[in-house]
Formats: sequence, C-alpha cells, structure tokens
Amino acid sequence: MLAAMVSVSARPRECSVARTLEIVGEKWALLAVREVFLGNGRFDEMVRRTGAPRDTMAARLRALVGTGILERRQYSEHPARFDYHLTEAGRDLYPVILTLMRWGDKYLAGHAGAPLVLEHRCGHRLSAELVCQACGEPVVVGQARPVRSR
Amino acid sequence: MLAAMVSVSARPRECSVARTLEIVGEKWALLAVREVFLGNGRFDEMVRRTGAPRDTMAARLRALVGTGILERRQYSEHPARFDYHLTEAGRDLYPVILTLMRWGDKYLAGHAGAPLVLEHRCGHRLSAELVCQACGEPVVVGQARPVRSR
DNA sequence: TGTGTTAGTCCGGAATCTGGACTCACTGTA
DNA sequence: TACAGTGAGTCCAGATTCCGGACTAACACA
Repeated sequence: MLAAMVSVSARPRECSVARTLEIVGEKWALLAVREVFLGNGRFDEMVRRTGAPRDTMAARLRALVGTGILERRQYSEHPARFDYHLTEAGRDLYPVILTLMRWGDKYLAGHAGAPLVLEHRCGHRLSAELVCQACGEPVVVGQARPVRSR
Repeated sequence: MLAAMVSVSARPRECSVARTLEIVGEKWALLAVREVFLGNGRFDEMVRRTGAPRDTMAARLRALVGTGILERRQYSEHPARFDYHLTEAGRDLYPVILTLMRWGDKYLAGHAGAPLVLEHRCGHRLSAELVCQACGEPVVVGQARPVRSR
C-alpha cells in the first residue's frame, strides 16, 4: 500500500549518462571506437592495437553496429573482407573520447607526457576545453544547476 | 629471434583513453561519480539512485578513493558515518560526464527529451561544447591529426 | 605446395557482477 | 524499555562476462 510512497526516490535515476554507458560502457567498446577514429577500422588491427580478446572485440563490434555507432562495410570482394566506419552517432562520440584522453593526459601520463599529441588545424596543439555554447565560458563544476529532473 | 620485429605494432597502444578507462571504466564507477556531482555522496543514496548492487558500489567507492578521485569523509561521529566528496581529479571528470550526457540526450532521450536539464550560471540552458583552447573553434573530427605517437 | 593475411568462431577456466539477506551501532518514537 | 528505522557496509552462491589461445574459411602470392 505504501509502496509508492516508500519507493519515492528509491528507483534509479533516469539519466543520459547511464543510458550512454549502457551502450558504450562495456569493456573495450570505446577503445574500438578510438581505433576507428585513428583510422584503423579492420578487425585484426583493432584487436592488436587495443589488446582486447578477439572474441570480445567481435561481440563489441556487433553491438556497436547494432546501436548505430559503427557501420560494417565490405572493402574486398573476393576474399570477402569487412571493415568498420563511424556513423554520425559514432563521430559524435569524439568529445567523449577527447575528454577521457585529456583526463588521462593530466593524471596518468607521468613524466613521459601524453602518449598521443593531436594538432588542431589552427596549428596549435589540441587542448580541448568544454565551454557553454551560449556564453562561451569554460564549464566549471558548481556553475551549472539542475533545472528539471525526471 | 624475430619476435621483436614481428611484434612491431603488435602490442596495444599506449593511450590515455585506455588508461583512464582502466580506472573509471568499470561498471557503475562513473555513475557513482555522477551522484557525487549531483550532491549525493552517501552510500545508501548512491546505491538507490544508480541501481548498483551494494557490493559492487562498495568496491567501486574503495577503488575511486584509492585512485584519488573521491575522498571519504566522516560526517557523523557517533554512529560513525561517512560520505564521499570529489577531489580535484574527481572534479576534472566533469567534462567526461557532461559529454556522455550530451550524447545520451541527443541519441537516446526519445520524445520525452533530456531527463536532466542543467542551467549555466549565464542563465542559458547548458549545452556544453568542446572547443580548441587555442583558437576557440569547435573541435570536429578530422580537424585534428596525430603529431607524435609513442 | 606452402606460407601469409584477415575476419572471425569455439572453448573451458577465471574473474566479475548480481540480488538479497545479514550485521553493527546507533537514533527517535510509543 | 521495546521496537522500528537509518546508514554503511559485508557475505554469499549463482549468473554473467571476460580471457587467451586454438581453430576455420577463403583466398593471394611465390
């Protein structure tokens, strides 16, 4: 009888972070996407450069294709061979990858420095920063508050 | 004998994305961090709002404290009670969370719209965008290329 | 014929995740 | 004094996932 009242705030939050992680949060998924960003869309190459078990990589690629993040394309007819490409949804994961990379560069790189440096087309070393699209100010914790929450 | 030559490019890439995911990529880790961002630093509340098993949440919190992302603080003496706070490294995960959220808002929200809307202090709805710190231009795939890679 | 390449599959053991019951030390209420 | 919470966990056994390595199929090249 009181279940409804008791369970107020007792159920998990509906949340875009949680939903996104359900799709790309499994082990190796984002590293597969990273490889495609770096231009390696072939199965064997992805296995080699990520270190994932072939089995797991195969499962991830199936899932990423299924959710519309990657696209599987045939690049050779006669030995039938396939590789993977980013869809628009996949390309939109770029910011996720870059922010993860930035955090790692800052906290885990050690004396050797960042393992991979990107150069922006403006000629400078790419250091990606999150800004508010409206005012252009960098987004800092505590300067944004929830308005509506379901 | 040829092992060294054969293994050229055969080993996993050194990569800040991979390193970061080793720390925050386990299931529930980023959702625990999300809760702290939203102001819920207590164990029971985190379990309720994320849906994680208590056991797993306990393990994640231990790990996040261990890697310096969260800090465990006593907030009550007599029934000894603890809650969790972000360290600087933890606060620096804000961009990661926001980009994941943005992707979910765009691709997984459906007709109901974003489950959580944030308002930036400038008064506008927060829509966070990644820009190049040097030139201020939005970062788009294909406009950055690797310079150095170990 | 024999070696190499590439995109996978198959397998059994190991590691992780899961829900649910339980604990311990209180507090606040009847 | 008894008795129902509250809050931060722990314990457990079963389910799920991950793991490395061997294997396959269909070619190309020498």
